[in-house]
Order: sequence, then structure tokens, then C-alpha cells
Amino acid sequence: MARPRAFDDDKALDAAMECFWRRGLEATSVRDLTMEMGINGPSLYNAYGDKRALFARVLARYAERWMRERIERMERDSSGKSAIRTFLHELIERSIKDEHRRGCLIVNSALEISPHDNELREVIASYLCEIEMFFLRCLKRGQESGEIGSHIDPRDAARHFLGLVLGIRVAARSRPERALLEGMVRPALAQLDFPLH
Amino acid sequence: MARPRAFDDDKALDAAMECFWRRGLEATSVRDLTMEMGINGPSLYNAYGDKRALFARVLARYAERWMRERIERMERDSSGKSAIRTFLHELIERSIKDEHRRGCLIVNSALEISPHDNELREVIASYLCEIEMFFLRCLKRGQESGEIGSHIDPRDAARHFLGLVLGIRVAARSRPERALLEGMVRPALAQLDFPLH
DNA sequence: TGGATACTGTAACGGTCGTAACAAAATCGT
DNA sequence: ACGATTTTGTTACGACCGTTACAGTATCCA
Repeated sequence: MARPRAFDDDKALDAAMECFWRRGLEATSVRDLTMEMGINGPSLYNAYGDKRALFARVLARYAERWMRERIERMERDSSGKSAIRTFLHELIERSIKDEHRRGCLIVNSALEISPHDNELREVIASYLCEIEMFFLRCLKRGQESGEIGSHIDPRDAARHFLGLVLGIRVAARSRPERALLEGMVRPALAQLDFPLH
Repeated sequence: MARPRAFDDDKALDAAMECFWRRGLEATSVRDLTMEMGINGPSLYNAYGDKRALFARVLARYAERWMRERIERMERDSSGKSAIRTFLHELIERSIKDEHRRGCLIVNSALEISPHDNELREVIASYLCEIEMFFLRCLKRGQESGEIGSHIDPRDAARHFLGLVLGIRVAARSRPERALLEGMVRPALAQLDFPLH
């Protein structure tokens, strides 16, 4: 049929992910990408379309690997309450140990993407929904098992935890201090332990 | 001595603020700025230095007008608890009515600024501290007056509210839905009303 | 009135941006 | 072995980037 590809798709996309993750969409040039991915401009355009299409592809890859992986891993936890706790503490741990201050590609993109780019905005909105739904499932599970009081509205609480996830990621960019991030979540987690009223 | 300035400093800085607020630091070109500010390139460089210096100036102006103004206005409230409530609800209202999806310049910048730009990063960190300290003062005031239970750790709660402020601003960028944003804060505000344990 | 001084406008600098034309090279089915 | 097909490397496009030289202009103090 035709000449086969000389580069590894997975490696190239991982390299592109690293670029966009560190510098964002605008600040990453196509030259940065080609150098880091080890391919030439025309190969990039032939394989992935333009820069924005590559970004969208990388964003989906990121969500799959770093968001859904974590959600699925947490949901293997038998306790909904401990799943929430572990999720948040792992998030804090990652945020603090994040040497290159990359943060989270989804959160970074939520702010960087132009408000007029409806396609990417909706993609990002759907990722936020997935996080919200994860918390909602955990909360309902915890209430069914009795470990979380029924006085808590799981819909509101899920949104509340989503807000904290986003807040942690933003705060960690300029103030990656453990005391700050742990203080942020402690009241929310404590509320799950309150006795029924 | 010399020829006086032909443009209004305040108007020019407001125009620059609007540019950076809508598009961010990178995506705003010097040509965008000169056109919107109504001045020429050399005048811009003569008056404000380079683009980054102008951005820093605009950021300080933004903090003064949109962050400190609100904090000071809220602190005129005799009740610490109601100051917190009003602050958050006003934030939500602004986020929903934000036609151009500008969000908050400070939060936007917290994510956009390069992690290696220590000067701007520290400026932004100091703004986050100011917000945290505002909440801390409100909480302490509320506890002294007895309207907030003493079982609440004001340091943690202040960080918690800061996290929510940041989370609201991020979420509103892609999901400016009232139900979402109000759900985010409701559990945190409800906690202030809990009876002592 | 005449410098001294600061601002304005025009024009352009070198550099980088995202993207594409084009030909050479490598693989396939036949 | 050949023609069809796809990827690769070279090169360069026009546009825009942040920034500045320079000459012209307006204002103040003397």
C-alpha cells in the first residue's frame, strides 16, 4: 500500500502531552512539538492535522490516562467515603510533588481555552462533569452503606468536592504548600464524618 | 519642561486591563493593546516599559479595584458570617453574568503565568493570601460574636473558602451554571450554621 | 523667543509563528 | 520489478510577534 510511519504514535503523543502540559496550548509552538516529538512538521500535519487538533487529541489522552484511571482506581475502593478521601489526598500529594509545576492539563485548559472555542470548552465541561459524577457515586454509595449521614445532599456535596479539586489545582500553581492544600479539604472531609442530625 | 502626554493614563490602563482580562497575557499582542488603548507602540513602551511590565501594572490595578474593593466592602458588614455569604454569592452572580467569559484576572493569571516567572507568581500568591486572610478575619469575627461555632477551625475554614473561590472561577469558565456554582458553596456555608458539638 | 525636554508617529528591525508545496524515499499489492 | 500510495525531509511562504531608531512635534522654563 504505502510507506509506513517511521515514528511511534504513542511516544509522539506522550511527548506532545508533555509540551502542552508544561507550557499550555498557545505557548507551545509547532517547532517545540516537532522537536520534542522527534518528527518533522509535515509529518505532524499529516498524522494529526493542525496544532489545535493535536491538542484536542492530547487532551483526550490525558483525560483517559490521568483522570479516568484515577477515578476507576478509586471506585475499586469498597468505601465511598474513603474513595473521596484518597482521591483528594492523592491530588494534594501530586500537586506538591509536581516539580515542573505543570498542574492539571484539564484545569489549565479550562482557563486557557478561548471562551469562543465552544468545541474544546464543551469537551472540558464534560470532563468536569465526569469528576462531579464520580463524587456523586461515592457519596451515594457512602450513604447507602451508612458511613455518610443522610443529612448531606449528595448533589451539592459532589459539586462542592469538584470545586475543591479545581481550587487545589489553581492554588498549587502559586502556593504549593501542604498546609494550605490540606487545610482546604479538611473541613469538607470532616463534614462527611458528622453524626446525623 | 516637556511635551505633555496626549492620552489619559486611567483610560489607557483600563483598556489594557480589558485586553488582558479577556485574552490573557500571551494571547494579547502589543498591537491589540495599542489599538485598544488608543496610543502608539513607542508611547506604550515609553510610558509603561514592555508588555510584561504593563501586565504587572494592570494586575495590581485589577487587584485594587476588583479584589480589595470587594473585601473592604464586605468587611463593613457587621456580621462576619454574612460577609462570607455575601462575598460568595456576589462572586457567583458575577461569574454567571460574565458575558464575555473573562473570569477573574488573578485566577486566570495564576494558571497562565509561567512557573518560572517567580516575580509574578509571588505577586499572585500574595493576592491569594489576601483573600485567605479576609475569610480568616470574617471567621474569627463570627466566632467572637457567637454566630459561628467554636468547633470550626478558622484557619482551615479560611483556606477552604479560598479553595472554593478559585474553584468557582475555574468551573464558571466552562460551566457557568447557577445550580453548579451554588451547589458548590452550599455545603460550606451550611457548615457555618451547624450547632456546637 | 529659544532651547531643552518629553512625547508622538512612521517605519522597520530580526525573529518566530502556523502551515504548506514539493520532491525524494520507502513500502505495498500485483 | 513496477506503479500506486503514503511518509519524509527540505525549504519557504506570508503574517504577525515584541521591540526600537529616528525624525517630527508640542510644551515648559529661561
